[in-house]
Amino acid sequence: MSKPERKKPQIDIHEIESRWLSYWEKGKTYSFDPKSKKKTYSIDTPPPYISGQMHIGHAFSYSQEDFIARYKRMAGFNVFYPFGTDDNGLPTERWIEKTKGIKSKDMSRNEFIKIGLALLKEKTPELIQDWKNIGISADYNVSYSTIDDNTRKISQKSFLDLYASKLIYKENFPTIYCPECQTPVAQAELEDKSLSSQFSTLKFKSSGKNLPIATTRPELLGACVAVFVNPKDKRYKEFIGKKATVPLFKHSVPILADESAEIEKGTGVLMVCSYGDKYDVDAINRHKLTPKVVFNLDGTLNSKEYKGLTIKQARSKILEDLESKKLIIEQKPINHVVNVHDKCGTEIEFLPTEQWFIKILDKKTKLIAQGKKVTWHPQHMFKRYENWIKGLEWDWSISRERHFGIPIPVWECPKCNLVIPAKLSELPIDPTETPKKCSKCNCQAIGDTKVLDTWATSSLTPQIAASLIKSKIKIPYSLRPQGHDIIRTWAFYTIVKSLYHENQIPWQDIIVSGFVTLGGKAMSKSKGTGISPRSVMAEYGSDALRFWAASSKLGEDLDYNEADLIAGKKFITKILNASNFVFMNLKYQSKMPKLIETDRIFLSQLNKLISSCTEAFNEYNYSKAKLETEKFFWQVFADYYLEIVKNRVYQGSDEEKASAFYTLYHSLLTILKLSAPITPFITEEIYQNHFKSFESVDSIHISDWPKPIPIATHRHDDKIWEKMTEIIYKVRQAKSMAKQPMNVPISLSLIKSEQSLLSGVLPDLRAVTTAKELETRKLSIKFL
RNA sequence: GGCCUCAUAGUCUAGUGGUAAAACGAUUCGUUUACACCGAGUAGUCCGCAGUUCGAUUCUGCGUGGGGCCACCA
Repeated sequence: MSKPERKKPQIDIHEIESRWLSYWEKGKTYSFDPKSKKKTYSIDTPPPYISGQMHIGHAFSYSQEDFIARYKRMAGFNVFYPFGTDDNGLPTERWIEKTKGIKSKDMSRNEFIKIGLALLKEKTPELIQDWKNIGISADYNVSYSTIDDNTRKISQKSFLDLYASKLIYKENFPTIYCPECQTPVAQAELEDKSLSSQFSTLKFKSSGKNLPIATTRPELLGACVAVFVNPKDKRYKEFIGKKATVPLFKHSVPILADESAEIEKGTGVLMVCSYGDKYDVDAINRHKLTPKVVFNLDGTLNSKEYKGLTIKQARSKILEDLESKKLIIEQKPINHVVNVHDKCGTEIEFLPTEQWFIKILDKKTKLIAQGKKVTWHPQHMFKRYENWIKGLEWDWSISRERHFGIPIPVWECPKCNLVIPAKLSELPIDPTETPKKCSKCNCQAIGDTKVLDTWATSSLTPQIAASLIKSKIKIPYSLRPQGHDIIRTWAFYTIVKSLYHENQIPWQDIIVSGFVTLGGKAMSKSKGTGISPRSVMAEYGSDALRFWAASSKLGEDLDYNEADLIAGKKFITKILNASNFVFMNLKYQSKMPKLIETDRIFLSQLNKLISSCTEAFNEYNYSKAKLETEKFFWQVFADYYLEIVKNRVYQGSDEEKASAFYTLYHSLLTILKLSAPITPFITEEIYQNHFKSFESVDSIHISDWPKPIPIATHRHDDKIWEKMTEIIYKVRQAKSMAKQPMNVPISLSLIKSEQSLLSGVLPDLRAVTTAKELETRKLSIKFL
């Protein structure tokens, strides 16, 4: 006879999730309470670009910061967790253009920003829904866009303040320049790229002799202003002080001795051009040479018959011409690494333009010291910050020759060159739209056409978010969560700005999360290795996704494996079933009854878990907390305690039942609370269904973080628990080896000392092992 | 070339100066009044070499191999 099939409806996780999402939204569960007397815990949330969909890496890192936010909220803090969006960059500009079918350059900046803001207002709710759906418990009412009026005002004010305190200056100087985007860029926006190229040795002439010079950049020949040799290099001693003739271009340049010329490199002779690289910039300054710039700002050449050609075209044309005039001595293909602009991958140039800079080079030591005052998690991430500062060679170039962005709020008089900063009351302002007279000579001043580097604004997120609410959010914030890829930008620039504006560090702690990888390599949309969190959530649910995100420790990369999502899904099912069991027979009682020994000892184990999880969360070690809770729930609570207590729940005396009920209620509630930061949906579901009527707090997520349950403890508690579970384990093993069912009656033998150690828990032990007989001998199991 | 980081079961990850761990996967049983989205078992592992130590997977050094950052652009 087969048993009747028990058909249970599948758990509808999506229904559960959407139900609690709207409950939290309606109840404003996560809103910051300005009137609260609790201590504030403030988070400088990373504002995502919303021009694209959420990436699995976002889901990973935002989940991790949310674990902390949720823990702190339960631990009694008034959590300030704003949510901004970063809409002030190229990706957003392109997104607005594409969605609206317009071109930024066809209209005024203000007009474009206005259209953009309207579009953002319409689309943002839909786009940040992904963040809500994975359960990010930010206060979405405290929100900003990095292009909105308030932000523009704060960003422009920052510029004006720093200008007033002489930390910002304008200079015409060869700066890192992207010919594709036609704008200067900062050192932090450079990336390495390996390129194959021709390494050509060219015939320079001096006093009738050949002077061979190797180069990968023949297009710069026209810009050659000097030739360097090392004074110690015997081969070229005779040339020092003479002139060299540049092949093809035929102008003559001085041959100078310079220690920086490396004897071993190339031919030992090098040409100095304006400007091939940072070295050239230095060299030309050092020897006070007059630069000859051959590139236009649009990346074309301006000299001779090469006029109008792009750099690449000029390179091959010049090589052809050199070849036909037999001016190439040797040529070989090489691979070398060049700096490219991170946004477009174009090789950068050094071109002299007039730009705005924020002073940072003279503050390196101070900035390192500021970084040291922040507590970094993991600690070694500070090294990256420090190394970056040590390697800095340029002040922060903050002006961009782009159309969309926050305008630089100054005018300049074309006659007397007086710089007129905007007044604070005028902000936000576009100086190209508001005429201004020069205060000195009364002629029409010209509004600056440049915009600010987006980092110049996003480095102000603490100030921006704080401005959104009336009550004071102090700087330093408690926490900055972010990725390690933007330590040199976002973290660094934010530290710069708080130093200059507040003379403070921006936050006490910084947590740096790792990446999601695929086969050890970073995922990338362009390589088609991106995983959409939407599809993962559709299959496994948000809690499972978060459970997975909690499985590696802070700062570590996690290799994506779909199979790993199963663990979270199973956890959800299991805890739901366990809760059903607990409440199937439970009668609630508020007072602690006289506890049966097993229950008291089990609770002592639970107390240890509470302490260690609390400690782990305080150290941002959410993965340890999650692992221990999961382990306890599965291996202590479900596998052992529930099995033990079952017998009493079904067949116990009133006293035995009362003790079991109390213990079940509080241990399950504790496990739920410890899990709540990681899996907020299922824990809320169970809390609301079973606990709320007794607990009175509206949501588990604003309930108190568990404290150890006040019970008596005895010296041998741990030992008894260990021994008891060990015996149960051995009995199960014996039954399994003997291919016996678990409910087969046995005779259990224990030595006297074990029996006396276990005397308090013996009834439960006998029941769970189905030991009908107990003998006093060495541990053995006999089947009856 | 410099700096940082990692190396643990077939896979992905915890962890520890003294017996190495969870999950997935594999495999053997079982269906006991929460759970077949189940339960109970079994097998399987610390990159190599040297040092410190009574004892090293753990600490130190070197090597090898991944990952990252920076520099190198003649």
